[in-house]
Amino acid sequence: MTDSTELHQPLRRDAARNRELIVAAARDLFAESGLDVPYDDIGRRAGVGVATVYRRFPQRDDLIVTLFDQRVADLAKRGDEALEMEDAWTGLRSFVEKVMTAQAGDRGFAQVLTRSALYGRRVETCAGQLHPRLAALVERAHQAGVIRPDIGTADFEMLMTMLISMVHPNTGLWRRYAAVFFDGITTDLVPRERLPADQPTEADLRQLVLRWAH
Amino acid sequence: MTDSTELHQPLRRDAARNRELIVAAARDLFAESGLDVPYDDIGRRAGVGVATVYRRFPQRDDLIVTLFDQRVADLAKRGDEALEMEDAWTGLRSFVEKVMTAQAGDRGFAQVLTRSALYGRRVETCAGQLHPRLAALVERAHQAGVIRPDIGTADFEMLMTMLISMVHPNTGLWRRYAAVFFDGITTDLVPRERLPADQPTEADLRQLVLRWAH
DNA sequence: TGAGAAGCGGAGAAGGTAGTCCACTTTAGG
DNA sequence: CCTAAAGTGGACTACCTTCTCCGCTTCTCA
Repeated sequence: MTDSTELHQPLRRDAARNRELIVAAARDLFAESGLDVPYDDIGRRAGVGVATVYRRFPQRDDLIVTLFDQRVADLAKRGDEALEMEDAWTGLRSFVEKVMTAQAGDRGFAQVLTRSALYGRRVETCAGQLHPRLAALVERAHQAGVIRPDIGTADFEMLMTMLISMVHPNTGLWRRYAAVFFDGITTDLVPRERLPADQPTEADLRQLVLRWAH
Repeated sequence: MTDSTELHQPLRRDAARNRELIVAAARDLFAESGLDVPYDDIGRRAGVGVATVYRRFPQRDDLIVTLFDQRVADLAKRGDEALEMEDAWTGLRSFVEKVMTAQAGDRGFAQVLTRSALYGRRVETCAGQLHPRLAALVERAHQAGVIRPDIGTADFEMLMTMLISMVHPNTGLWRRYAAVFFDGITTDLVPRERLPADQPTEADLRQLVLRWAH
């Protein structure tokens, strides 16, 4: 449906099956290790040769867009839902929460949203679907007077990018800093939050560094 | 003086000269490209063979500690000076400013401070010199009641680590988000800051992504 | 059922980095 | 000045990743 390949040439049945195996393998590997996993690894996990992976997805974009376009679209829908909420602040907060949670569970997805420029125009376009939703939510928050006027949409993107580096499957640490930064951008109309999660320990810090190391 | 090599074996004069060439080359390359530059590149820039670089600095730590120990010590001194300031808030703020500025101008230095765990115990020890100063500054800020009680030293380390990803030689963007964070961690005793620097543009965002890409 | 097209995968070339080896050069010091 | 020790650097091995080539297999459809 989102896949133009099928329109051009109906794949032979075995080839179609292999394609699905590749997509599934890439989904797992991207989630675990990010978008830069070697094609060899993808082929091995899928049980096909490298050449087959290259034949089906000559550019890494092809694979990335195939895998993540739907997920970004889902998030965009969450953005639309957030716009339906009565409270502008809650809506914005909820959208950020959704976007961050999605990234927290999938390293590849986090890279799609924060470093799309590295993977070509098509990936940028894909990730860009979220932009208008965020812009609308920020605009509405401004009109409600709940965020300081000098903070814009791009600032939110930056702040979320920063938060990503605090994401780790075992801790909710990123929520703690999300709370700090939300406290930093509100007006006095919004009461301060209590900080979620405990202060990080030495071990937390180490884990994070190792996780984000190449 | 900080260099134990000279105590063990006085290097032959030509070897000592080469050693300095290597250190100088590594200083430049680390600053430009981070701590992971190939040894081949260091040798080439220094005008010596790779083998010479390996002979003098068999472990990358050796090179890193040689280069950065003094710089960390200097920063630690800035921390002591910050503790001398009358105002607890100004002192803490000034120290963070100093640490961030040092990292902004040198990618390698930023890695030493934020990812020391990747480069071995000796680098960790080196970077750890800053910890007690930060702890003292934070403690004093708590006593003065200028930062919220649930924020600790480790939080500052995390916040600075996040800010690093916003550092770019051409923009003062990181100061903008430093201001947001500081607004998020103060008590009401401290008045809000006006945000420095403009909102980031699309181009700023791209530049940052490309800068931090491997 | 048997071409012919479509698909397959291992091998291998190309390009990059870590780290070592050893024949050669330079220095120190008697 | 001459020699022994110290130092040198390029070539080399090992390893990893990307991407292609081509002989072989599998499917499709008449």
